[in-house]
Amino acid sequence: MENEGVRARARRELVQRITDAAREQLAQVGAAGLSVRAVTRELGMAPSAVYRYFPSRDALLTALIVDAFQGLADAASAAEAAVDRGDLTGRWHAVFRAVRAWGLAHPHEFALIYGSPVPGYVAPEETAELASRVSLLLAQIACESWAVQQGATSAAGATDGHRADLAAVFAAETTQHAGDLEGDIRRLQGYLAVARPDLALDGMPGDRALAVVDAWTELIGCVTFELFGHYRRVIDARAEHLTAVAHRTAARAGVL
Amino acid sequence: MENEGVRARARRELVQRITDAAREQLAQVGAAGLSVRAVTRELGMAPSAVYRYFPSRDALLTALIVDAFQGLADAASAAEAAVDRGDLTGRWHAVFRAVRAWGLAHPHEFALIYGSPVPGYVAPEETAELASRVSLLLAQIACESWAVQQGATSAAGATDGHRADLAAVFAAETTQHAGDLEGDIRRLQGYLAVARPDLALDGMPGDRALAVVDAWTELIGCVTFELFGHYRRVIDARAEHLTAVAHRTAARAGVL
DNA sequence: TCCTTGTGTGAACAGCGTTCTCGAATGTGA
DNA sequence: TCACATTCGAGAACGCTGTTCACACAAGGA
Repeated sequence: MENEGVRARARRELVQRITDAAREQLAQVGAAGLSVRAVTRELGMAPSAVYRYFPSRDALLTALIVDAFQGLADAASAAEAAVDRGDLTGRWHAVFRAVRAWGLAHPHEFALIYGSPVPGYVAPEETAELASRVSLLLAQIACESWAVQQGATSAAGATDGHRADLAAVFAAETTQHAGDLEGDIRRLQGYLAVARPDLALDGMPGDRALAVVDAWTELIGCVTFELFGHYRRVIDARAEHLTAVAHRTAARAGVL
Repeated sequence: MENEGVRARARRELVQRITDAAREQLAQVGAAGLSVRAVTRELGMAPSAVYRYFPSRDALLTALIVDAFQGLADAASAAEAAVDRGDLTGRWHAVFRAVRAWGLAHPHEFALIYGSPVPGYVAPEETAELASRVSLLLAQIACESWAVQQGATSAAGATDGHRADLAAVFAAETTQHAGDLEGDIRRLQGYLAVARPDLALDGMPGDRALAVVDAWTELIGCVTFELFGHYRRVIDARAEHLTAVAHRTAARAGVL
């Protein structure tokens, strides 16, 4: 037992050392330039040795992808958790800022998960859960907002008139095509109910779930465009721009 | 003269044959798997011969990037041009549909221009103009909408009340952070004035230009997410979803 | 006609991912 | 403790890659 434990631990540690060295090299030369041989050189081992732990270079890349999803989600979660629970828009903005900051700090890892998919890579099931953690964070904030608003209107009718109007207008706009998307909306709601049974999303309008998906798309799109150079000579004040995007998407998702 | 013309023509034709073969292989195996040797094999020439025409593999990829930008912009332009000039929302939607259709038809080329940037590639100046053609198309529609609305309100005060309210709400929402982005907005307006001096954009609110950039970001973001698999088990009705996005972004850009 | 220039070839080099074989080390059951 | 099984690392090898170089040949201009 303990012997097996020793073996397993040695193995786990070596896997860790390999992925660490690989991640370091990834940060320097990017996914395209990542070389198994260079990693083994760094570790002072034979190139063939790594095949005891990863069946192929793509598998090593997959491990880095999983790590990157984890890192991004952890960064977003930590930033969001540091905000006062009642400050719903503050939490929303914190997620946006954290995702951008992580992308700027780890551009190659960001490109690995949101850039061109690596050819041999088909997302394993475990990745799907990790990949959705950021959007689930946004969904949670939207759900809590909805719950708060439900409680407020039922308790006292004195809500902010302008805000309410705004939400109504947004809802009218976004539900215009909701008929075509009813299937997806139901799927999203069902998915939310399974993934986060702790959230009280009963009765939350489906278009808010859709607004969360769109907000997530726009968030990643903005950071991707900034990192990949598409905003060069177009948007200069990137942080301020993302703040504006966060504000707008929050409003549509009912995070007021 | 004509002799030189013969040489130059032969050279141009061979460059064309090389890029064609490369594009064909790109469509099959993607950018990562594109091999200079395979291209030369296809053409029945020595691997070293291609270096008379492209200094490196990255240069060949750059040529494909330029071609891809061209192809995408051409597809969007053609689709937009086929819509009745007065149907501004129809033209906006046509651009969205065409970009998505082109992406689905040429996924690897789309990944080449909007996926992870190839390491050795720094966008040459000529690319910048090509890259912005799609967003300029959207900008043009927004400008024409503004011009039409200006004419309508000055001619007769009888505009659609609901639409006007909606635009006002959107404007109020999006200008909330416009102060921070004033510099970028002015740059965008100046860029527009230079790139498309034919457009009468005098007095068009700056946040509409910003809305165009955001619409472009969201369009590419949606297509990217679909192509790269991030919408798997999230959004199923992709066409309908993009239609909804087009509708929403058009409204914010004042294309009503 | 000569000479420069452009073009294609084939060999070569270094590097890559991957496979295979072969000792050596390690863990396991008697 | 001994024998067996499993795991591990090393090293050589294969076929592939991008790229360079020297050389032969054709074309264009003087």
